[in-house]
Amino acid sequence: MKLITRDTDYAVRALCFIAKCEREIVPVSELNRNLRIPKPFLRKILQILNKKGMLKSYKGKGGGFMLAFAPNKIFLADLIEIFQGSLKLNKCIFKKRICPDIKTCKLKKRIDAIQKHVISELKDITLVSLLGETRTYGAKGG
Amino acid sequence: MKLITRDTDYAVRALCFIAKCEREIVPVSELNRNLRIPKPFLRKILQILNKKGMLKSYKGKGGGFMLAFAPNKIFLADLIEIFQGSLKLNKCIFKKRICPDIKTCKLKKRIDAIQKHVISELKDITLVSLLGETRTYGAKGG
DNA sequence: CAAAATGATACTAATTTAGTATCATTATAA
DNA sequence: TTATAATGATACTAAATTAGTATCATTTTG
Ligand code: SF4
Ligand code: SF4
Repeated sequence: MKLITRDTDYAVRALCFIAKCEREIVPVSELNRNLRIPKPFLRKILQILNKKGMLKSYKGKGGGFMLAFAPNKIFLADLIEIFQGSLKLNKCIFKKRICPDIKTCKLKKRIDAIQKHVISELKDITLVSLLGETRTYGAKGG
Repeated sequence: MKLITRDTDYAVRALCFIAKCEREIVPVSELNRNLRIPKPFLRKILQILNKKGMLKSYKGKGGGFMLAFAPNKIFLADLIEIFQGSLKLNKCIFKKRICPDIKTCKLKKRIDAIQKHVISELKDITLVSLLGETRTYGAKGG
């Protein structure tokens, strides 16, 4: 019963760090020095974010990743969708077959109602609203 | 991002069936004939519900399971807890260590707020509210 | 005592989540 | 022009969770 997986959590941290960085373009190595996230995993995550258009990337020396949008235009709902697929609290699928009760099931209806609320909340959470004071782990400067 | 696992879904179906059954005491074999749930799995689920006090069980010929409470006293929140553990949308634990940001993290705060709503909804969903017209699959009578 | 039920428990299989490893490509700067 | 520091692409492995089986023991009824 978890709302966000580790990918999403890491993505939020990385995006927050980039948002607050003095430099616009931040390489993975710097994120790795400051956040507690394994570097290859971080790279994978950022590459996905880049492919999905949430980041812009620059190759070569001096390169790195940059936010594609202002932090108030980046929503948690989108990050969750990217890493965890569609925002559903119940798929109602068993061994690739849709549950035959899906039309009438009251349980599904109740879950759908909850889901509606959850989604609307998630669509309301922007990156800015998550910034706070980021911890920097073991790095020299602040 | 799923609110209920299969155990919970099956448990709801089984409890609903028992609730609507003419006979108070229902054996697994009958549930298995009417619901689309593999028998050994069903047995495991009912045994757990019994251990947790949601069902009463009767051994021997003519035995089976019976609801321990009236259907309006059985809550989805409790079933989820039984099969999926505590009602949390985010554990904030990595490799058995609590995330160092847990006190200040804004993401956590937002998720906690959503969680609060979800839990209160789940505590409001009773078995009666889920009864509806149960489908009976391939059984003779309705 | 046979049959029909649950109790207890251990095991296996499938799926999802988490994370690595490698090699290719690109851009910068000495 | 070449070393270096970066990303791109992709395939792989490991760990954890979820889903489901299998077996044997015990109990109750007839
Ligand atoms: S029983 Fe209801 S909730 Fe469960 S899978 Fe079918 S439709 Fe969805
Ligand atoms: S970063 Fe925030 S949400 Fe993620 S684990 Fe730490 S406290 Fe929880």
